[in-house]
Amino acid sequence: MAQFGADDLRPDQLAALHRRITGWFAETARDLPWRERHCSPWGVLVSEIMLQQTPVVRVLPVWREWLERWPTPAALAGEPAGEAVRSWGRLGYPRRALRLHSAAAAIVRDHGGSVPGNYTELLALPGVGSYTAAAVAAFAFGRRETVVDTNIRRVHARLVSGVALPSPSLNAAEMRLAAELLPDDVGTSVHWNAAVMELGALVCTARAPKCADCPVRDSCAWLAAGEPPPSYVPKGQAWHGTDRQVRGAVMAVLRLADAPVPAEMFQREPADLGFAADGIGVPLSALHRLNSAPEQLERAMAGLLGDGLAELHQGGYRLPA
DNA sequence: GAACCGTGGGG
DNA sequence: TCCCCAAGGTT
Repeated sequence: MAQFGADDLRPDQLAALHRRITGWFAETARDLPWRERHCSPWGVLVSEIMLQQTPVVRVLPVWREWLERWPTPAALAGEPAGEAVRSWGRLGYPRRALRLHSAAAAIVRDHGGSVPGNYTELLALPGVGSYTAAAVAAFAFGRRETVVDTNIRRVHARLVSGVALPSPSLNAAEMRLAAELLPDDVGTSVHWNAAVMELGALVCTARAPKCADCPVRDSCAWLAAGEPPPSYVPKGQAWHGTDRQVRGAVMAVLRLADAPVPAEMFQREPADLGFAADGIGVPLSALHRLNSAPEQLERAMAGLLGDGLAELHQGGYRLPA
């Protein structure tokens, strides 16, 4: 389909976008701990992993606990993976905790305990994909990188391409556009990446964008086009009755337990659970959420074991030691 | 490329 | 209440 690209912007127009959006950022950016000067690259890396698909407000308290407890990659790598999973709390997608633990070990093993500063080495770390590698290189090391996340994609889609939403999945055209929009100056490029991301998070939001507060509303191709609706309907993820729901309930129990949870406890009828909740530190309310078809529970447990999120020990399930 | 992987707050 | 979706990555 024919969309506008950076080719339609004159150099002076592009410079004006850079100036307005970074200026807006300088005035209104949130004070986030991983943005502070003294924050270590490790702190930035931890924040980026936690922020994958998880809102800032929920990440903040967990990030603080993590950095206090594990101020360096070596500190985390020196503890069992299960401790990372447990302290992940309810951030969701607990495989991220596992991968972050593996990444810490790789940093100790391959990089002398210091987070690497270039894109390629970052990309090789477990749980670090193209977005996170670029973000850490830019925000922790001041590199000029083409950072593309869901916020940046949405801002580009509206501001430049004139459509309500970016394509369902990141494509080469979007990467090219982002690269063309990136300021040449290294320092400015870092601010630009952070600023566009912040604009997407606070103003150019997915639902009900606050266009009245937008510093570049008079340059927005989507507004100029009369706010055309999305050309497709994003399909949501199923939840009720899925394996993921069961996995989540199981993990909630394992995080709370201070001893291996007997396998039979996952198979009892809810009314029948009182027998063994004592001694493992798990409230009945958590166990009641496990009420699901035996076949599905078995599938979920097998998945968790296969992912390394749980292990069998003395006839019970526990977080990995 | 599509499917899968958690969680909870806001509209 | 229900649905959307949030600084993605891996298979």
